[in-house]
Amino acid sequence: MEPIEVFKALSNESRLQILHWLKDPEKHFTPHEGIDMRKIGVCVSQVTDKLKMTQSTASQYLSILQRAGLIKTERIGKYTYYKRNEETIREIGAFFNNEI
Amino acid sequence: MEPIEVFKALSNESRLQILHWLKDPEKHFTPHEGIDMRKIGVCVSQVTDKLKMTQSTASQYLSILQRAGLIKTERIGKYTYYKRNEETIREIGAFFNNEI
DNA sequence: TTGACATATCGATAATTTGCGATATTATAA
DNA sequence: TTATAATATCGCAAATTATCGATATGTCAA
Repeated sequence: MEPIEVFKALSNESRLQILHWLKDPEKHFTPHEGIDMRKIGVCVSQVTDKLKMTQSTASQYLSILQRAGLIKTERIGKYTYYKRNEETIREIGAFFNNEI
Repeated sequence: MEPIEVFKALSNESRLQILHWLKDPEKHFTPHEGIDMRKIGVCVSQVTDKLKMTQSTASQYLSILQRAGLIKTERIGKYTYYKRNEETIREIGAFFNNEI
């Protein structure tokens, strides 16, 4: 967990939103056939629609969040699903309380 | 408290360090004649020395941290002292736990 | 008042980030 | 196989950030 990388990832309105939306995905995303969003996550297209930005941008933002350790990914067929990585998020909370 | 502004302020090694040093200033800064660092804070020159960057840069970094609400300032004579703003820091911790 | 510090601000250049369109890659279904 | 859909990556221009030197501003002491 690289604090600077994490804070950079969080320094952007869209990326903050993605992370927030993923906290309660059923509330924010339109369902995906036979996928439990809570367990599996949401795919890039779902995020793209919600963000109202290009697929390219959505994909990159998800990638930035993932490299920072804030979300994790699972490929199922031609879809890539992303969901929150609660462990890392807790770690950052701890870092914030102890080091900052 | 503007989360994006806060995370941007924290997205820099030097600024993170300043904030960390200020947590226990006596441990990290050389004393200033008759000033209780814990109560009053440390001045720009002290931070400049510790940072090993120019006075200009140190002053700007302190200003960025202050605008983000992470530190507060008090001018005494020709010195400007900065210390942590624990209230805001707590607020951000809460934001992090609740919104992110 | 003037000189000497401490700090803030301005203007500049290099580096990084933003967000896009175009294209490459991967996986499925026909 | 091939057409198609989903995703990733590349290369770009615009915007923002990093860091500096130079200079302005504020404050005290002589």
